[in-house]
Amino acid sequence: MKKEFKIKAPEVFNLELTLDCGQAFRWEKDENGAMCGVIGNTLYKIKQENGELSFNCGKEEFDSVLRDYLDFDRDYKTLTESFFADEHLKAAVSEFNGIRILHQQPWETLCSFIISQNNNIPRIKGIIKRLCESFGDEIEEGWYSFPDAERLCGCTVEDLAPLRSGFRAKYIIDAAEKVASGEVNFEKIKSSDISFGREELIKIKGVGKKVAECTLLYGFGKDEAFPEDVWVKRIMAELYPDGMPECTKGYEGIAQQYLFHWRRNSESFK
DNA sequence: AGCCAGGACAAGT
DNA sequence: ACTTGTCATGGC
Repeated sequence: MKKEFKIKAPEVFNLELTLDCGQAFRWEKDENGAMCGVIGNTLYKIKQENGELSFNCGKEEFDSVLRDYLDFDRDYKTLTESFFADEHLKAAVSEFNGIRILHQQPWETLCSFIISQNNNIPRIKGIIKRLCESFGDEIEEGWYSFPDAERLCGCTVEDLAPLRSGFRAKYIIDAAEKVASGEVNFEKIKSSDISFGREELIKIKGVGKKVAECTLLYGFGKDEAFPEDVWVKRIMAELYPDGMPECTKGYEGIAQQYLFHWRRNSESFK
């Protein structure tokens, strides 16, 4: 008998949208409609149906891993309603209700967003998939862990050639070396103010402001981190020439996720 | 076929 | 301090 745990879904929660809105790159939907992905060394299958969430694990594992990963205990209803003070955010949130910010593992987040630079999402997913298949461990048939920094810091650019990551290969290696050696200290980034993380992460070659902000938001849970990619820059130029509205203060990163997805996908921009 | 992609870097003003 | 060309690769 396979393990299963069910729980009532929060009122504001869209699993599929959250796992496929450009913050994580490895989740796939299977033939039963369950979202499947690897966290650490475990394959998780999550399904949202009729206001309920089901997981292929026990309650203890849900509490120790997925509760935090899915940002389960944050009150998104109250938070997003506070965004309604701004008309554009109200439109974005209303159209794509239920997007949440994931709390992913820092190294995977950093590495993934290094790969993301000047790249498109389908191709980012392909490179990351090849990275895991080439250097991760096969934890179940066809499913691989994300290779840790220690595993990658011994690699050369030629070793990474099968990924077809282009000029980013050397950046991945520099990140692996600085993280594995502790020159970039994840524990200290985690426990420090966001300004420390901003300075620390850009010591890595290939990590600029945008990649650093993504890592701080999705990997270190810094809600105020504000990644400005080409889409968010468009939004800022078009709708917020004087900066983000006051109602997002302290949660700019979360507001950013709605704006990013809205600007890319809404029919109202086509 | 050509433009663009969840950018960063180096060289040039 | 700001602007511009360049970097691999391939999706659309």
